Amino acid sequence: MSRPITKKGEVIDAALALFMRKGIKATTTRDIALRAGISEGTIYRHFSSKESLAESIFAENLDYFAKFLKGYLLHTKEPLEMLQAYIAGFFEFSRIEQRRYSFIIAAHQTELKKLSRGNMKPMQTLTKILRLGQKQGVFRKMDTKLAGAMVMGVIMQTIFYLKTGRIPVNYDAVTAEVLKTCVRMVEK
Amino acid sequence: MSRPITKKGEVIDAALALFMRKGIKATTTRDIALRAGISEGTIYRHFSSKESLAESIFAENLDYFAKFLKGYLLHTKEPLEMLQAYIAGFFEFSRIEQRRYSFIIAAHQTELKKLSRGNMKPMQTLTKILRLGQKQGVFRKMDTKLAGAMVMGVIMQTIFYLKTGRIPVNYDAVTAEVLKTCVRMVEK
Amino acid sequence: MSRPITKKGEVIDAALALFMRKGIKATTTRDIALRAGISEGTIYRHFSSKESLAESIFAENLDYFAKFLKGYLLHTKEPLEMLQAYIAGFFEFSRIEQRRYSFIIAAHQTELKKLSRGNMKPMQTLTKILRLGQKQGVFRKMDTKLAGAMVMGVIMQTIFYLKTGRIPVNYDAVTAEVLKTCVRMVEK
Amino acid sequence: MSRPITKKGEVIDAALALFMRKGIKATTTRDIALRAGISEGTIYRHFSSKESLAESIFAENLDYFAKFLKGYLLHTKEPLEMLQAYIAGFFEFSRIEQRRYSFIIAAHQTELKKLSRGNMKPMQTLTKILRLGQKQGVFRKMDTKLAGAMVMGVIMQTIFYLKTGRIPVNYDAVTAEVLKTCVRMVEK
DNA sequence: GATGAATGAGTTTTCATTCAT
DNA sequence: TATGAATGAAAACTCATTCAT
Repeated sequence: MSRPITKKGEVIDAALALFMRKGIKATTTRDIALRAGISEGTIYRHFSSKESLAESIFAENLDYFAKFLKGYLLHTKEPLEMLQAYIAGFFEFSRIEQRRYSFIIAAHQTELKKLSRGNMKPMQTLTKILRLGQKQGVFRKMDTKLAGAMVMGVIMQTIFYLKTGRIPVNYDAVTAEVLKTCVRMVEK
Repeated sequence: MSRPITKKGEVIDAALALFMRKGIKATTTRDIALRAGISEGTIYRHFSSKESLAESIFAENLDYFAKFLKGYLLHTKEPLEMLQAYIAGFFEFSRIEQRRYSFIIAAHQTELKKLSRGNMKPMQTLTKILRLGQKQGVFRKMDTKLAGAMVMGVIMQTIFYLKTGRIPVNYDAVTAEVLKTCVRMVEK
Repeated sequence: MSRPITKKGEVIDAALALFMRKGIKATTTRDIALRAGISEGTIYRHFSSKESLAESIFAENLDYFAKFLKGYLLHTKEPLEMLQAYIAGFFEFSRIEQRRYSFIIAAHQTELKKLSRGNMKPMQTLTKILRLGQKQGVFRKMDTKLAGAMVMGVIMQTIFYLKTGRIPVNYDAVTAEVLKTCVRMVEK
Repeated sequence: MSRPITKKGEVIDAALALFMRKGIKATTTRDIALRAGISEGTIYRHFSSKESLAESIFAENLDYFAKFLKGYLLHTKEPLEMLQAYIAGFFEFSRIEQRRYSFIIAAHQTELKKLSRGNMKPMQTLTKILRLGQKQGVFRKMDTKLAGAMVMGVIMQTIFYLKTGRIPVNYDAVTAEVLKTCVRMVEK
């Protein structure tokens, strides 16, 4: 059962690193080929275009991220507990999968707008948690989508400031503070 | 007091509209010239490069935004009042100056990273408000930069979801909810 | 009898300096205007095109050079004496009118080929001297045009090497040596 | 021993022909592509810029020229003999490699000044011959660089006048005369 | 005469994509 | 599958020249 040894993996790795650092538009196929140690033509053997490569990487990573989050929520029951696990998972992912995270965010917010029109899966997860909390009377009444947007904003902006060095890099302390704050936002 | 009649304004207007809609990279000088009703060469009479045009527009709009916010804070004294005015101003700006707002955010987050390394002025204003509130004992003790990041995240993400139609567009109701939530985040 | 105060002189001065340093092609009208402290349009008030400006400057300077050389030959009678005066004049001109000289040579050899198709006046003068010397039996028999080319080559190449620092800059010593050598070339 | 089939040769050939005829500045990449029967983009697959193409061609041709001259000096021993071979070689090269020669001279004197700051190899060869002749007491005492410049001037200016039709094109007769004259210049 | 903003044709350069090997 | 030279359409940018003021 020999796996076909292709260069697809190299293409993806190189593209991810470059897309994340410079953006999709600013990354050339030449850049990708150079970094992957392959020829430009090879990219087209595995992807029909640069854009489809980007979309593929985006989808794959978003999926990976969603699964990662699910893992964090696996043994939680209470909405509050779930929210805390969600936030912790988000921070953890951003920390140990920096490249993946950066790419997802950048692609989501600017470059692949069309793609990400449909709601991001992680956002849906968050909304579900909030809805559950409301039903159980743990969280206060409010538009769950709006609440989700706000919580997501707190998380993402904090990570952004962490990553760009605007606040001191101490993931544990920051996570704790964000947790506390988010609970304040939604609790009764 | 005759102003020199120049096409600089047309260039800036066209570029802003296009940068905001498609991003800086995806906007070509040809696009700009076409929309402005001028020739491509004219762009270079006023700006040394497309990038410098983008930087100039970014700086100008950030400045404009900062002044807009200052206007909102003019007659406020109490930190809580200031925070509310700040948030209201932010939402108001995003509503009545949609193009400017979108461009500032996009440029800030992805395209002009180098430029915006130094802290964004509006962020500094927010931090000041939070610090003041802490000193007066109105806000709880926390890292002001982190608190600023979180509040900013709530605001910006909410606007993002408003603009992309992910939550129903009702500025007043949304602003009110965001206000309430932010107060919860920082109050004692 | 008031002279009309125009900017023509500034244009010519600036153009000469730039043409000589960077060549005609590589000098832009913008360069000229900037250096002359005038506007680009002004150039076209005095010259119909950049090329005509160059031609005009070339003709004027060649003329100036020819007159300069004539002055050196004024009180000479003997061919040998004339040849020496010619060479001395050539070196002197290249020394005290560096810009003019450089421009004439550069334009002559490469950029204004069409213009300088007709024989350069200074070359004609040299040929005349050589012919006279032959007639009087002082110089050996040889094609005067060829002899002229060779003498001219010695002079110009030496000056080129002086100007580019390839041989130590000592005009008097070098001139003396060139004089001696040229006499050797043509004498019986 | 299969050579990679590339259009690099075509690019170089076309560029050389055009650079020589119109100068580097006046030759466009479009011209080159058209003449080479390739697309403009192809130029940039082999050279990073038009200027680097020119530099590369210049270096290559100068090298070729130097080797050509060396071939002429191969079986010479006496300085006088060497000088004669050198001059003969110079003329021969200018005759059978017209394009190469013209390009080398033009590039050297005006367009690639920066490049050719370091002494031209053929000039060094000439200086060596002169130095040797002085050591052996065959040539008179004089600054060898100056002497070299003068001899070079005779050669190059004569060729220039031949090429521009200012003196009748008869290479053999002209070469003979130049030889005789140069010997007169340097002998005791 | 002088200005300098505007032009537009032209220049160099880039880059996603194709294709023969 | 992989290559990498070649492509060509389009990009950013240049510049001599014009023209309304």
